[in-house]
Amino acid sequence: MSDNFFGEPDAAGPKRKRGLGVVTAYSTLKREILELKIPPGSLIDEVKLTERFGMSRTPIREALVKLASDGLVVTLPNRSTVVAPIDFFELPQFFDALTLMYRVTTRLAAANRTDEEIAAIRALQAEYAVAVAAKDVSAMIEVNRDFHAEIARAGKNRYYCDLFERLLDEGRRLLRLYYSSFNYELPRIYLDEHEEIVAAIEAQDVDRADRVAEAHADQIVRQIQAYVVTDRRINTGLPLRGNARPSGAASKER
Amino acid sequence: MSDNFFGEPDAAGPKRKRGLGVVTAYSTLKREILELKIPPGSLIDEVKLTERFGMSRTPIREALVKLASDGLVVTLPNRSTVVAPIDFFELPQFFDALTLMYRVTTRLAAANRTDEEIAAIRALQAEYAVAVAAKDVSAMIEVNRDFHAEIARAGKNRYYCDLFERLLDEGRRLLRLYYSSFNYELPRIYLDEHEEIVAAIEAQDVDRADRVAEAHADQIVRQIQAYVVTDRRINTGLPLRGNARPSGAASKER
DNA sequence: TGTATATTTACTGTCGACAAAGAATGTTTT
DNA sequence: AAAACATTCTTTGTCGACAGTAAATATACA
Repeated sequence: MSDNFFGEPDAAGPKRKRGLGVVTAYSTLKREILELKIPPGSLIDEVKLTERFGMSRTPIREALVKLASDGLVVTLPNRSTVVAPIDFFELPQFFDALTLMYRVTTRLAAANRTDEEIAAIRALQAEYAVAVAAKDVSAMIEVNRDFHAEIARAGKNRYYCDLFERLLDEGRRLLRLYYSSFNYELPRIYLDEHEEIVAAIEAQDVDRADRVAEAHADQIVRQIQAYVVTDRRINTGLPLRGNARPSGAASKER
Repeated sequence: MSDNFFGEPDAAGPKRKRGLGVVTAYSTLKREILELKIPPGSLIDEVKLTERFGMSRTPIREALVKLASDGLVVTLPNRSTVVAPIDFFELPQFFDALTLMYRVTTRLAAANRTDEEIAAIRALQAEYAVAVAAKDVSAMIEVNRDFHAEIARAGKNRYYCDLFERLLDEGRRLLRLYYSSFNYELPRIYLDEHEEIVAAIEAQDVDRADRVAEAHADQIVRQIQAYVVTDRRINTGLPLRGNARPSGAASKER
């Protein structure tokens, strides 16, 4: 909703409902980190957030602790906390886990779905189609995440849901990194693959769900890999600019 | 180390090193929750912890936020926080995820292990053998967890490690629940299975690692299931005592 | 001028206190 | 006596302030 990061205070309300402080700071910061409004590697200044949200440092800190548990920020002891950098050397691990979770959650959804859940999944698939038609990349990224998260929820395994949502969120950051170089051909492929996934889940065909989910995961992994390679060629010339590592964004203070 | 829960203060030191407050409270409470020294469903009193650890409420609260992120405590808004109850209805989900993580981490370990990691794993296996010989159930539970966590670490996938450790910890609580009805025949079976797992990892045989890991997981799942069924027959007579649900322990204040 | 040391600065970790929300208790009314 | 209401009490969420730590800056020394 709010576009400001270093801008004017969010919570103009004179008094917030007791207990909403942490939730507000947490959800707002989480959204902004995942949407790259706060770039990876940024220093997080507690006092600035204090002024921005109009609350004390205590709820801000508790929100940061939660974000640290989610892996979205990293806390240096007695030093500032920074937004978790995107580590390209961890990408293979990420792809492996993402693919496995795609498969497992889709399998479970095929096994355990109810009719209501199929309806909810279909609704999100329709939303995704709208985003593709409108070429709204941002909406595509968000709805795609919600689509798969809904499938996972239909699988009804809390442990898989938690890990999968974490992976999907990390994927959101990656996709947004390559926002500009987005290929408008792929979303249509995804649309078809989504359709197959929904069909397999509706038919309660576990093996088929597994296959199409894996194919879909491969597709997405290849897309991101292509982006990374492309980006490396264009921007990340190590010897040309003296950067040691293409891991996190540099600080920008001073 | 410390056996007290409502006992004397832990941190008798006049001044703690700056920054250790949260870590102390977090790790201590986590250990006590996992060892069932603080039973599931217990109310957590912040002020009592304040007195016990000799620190302010702020670090205590931050520790509780972390524990909540780990799923070890549940926070009721504007109400007290309680130690996460053990939900028997979620057991099938737990077993499913646990089995998958056993397989995946062992596979990855077989693929990515170094010689040093094999040595570390073997050392823990030896420790386990000692615990079995001594019939030290508590040590068996702890070392078994460390053994598999070390294997996962050799697999070098952060996402799997995090989820697996969470599952292993939850398993610790379950096993301790049935501490008394422990069957001394099983640990020897586990010992042999561990041996096979280590051999497969050392031989870098991924498929074999997968098979033995799955067999081991099945064994453990069956053990816990047997315990649960047994326990239900003995203790959990719903209509006999008027309890609504066998989920969490009742409060004991007042 | 370059290096080592002292000082300042900025920010974090912690503390004690206050106020709101809910639970427990007491009171009034029918 | 039971129910509705008011009051007290306990506990949480939040606040402002202080002290310690590490970086940044200034100073001394070779």
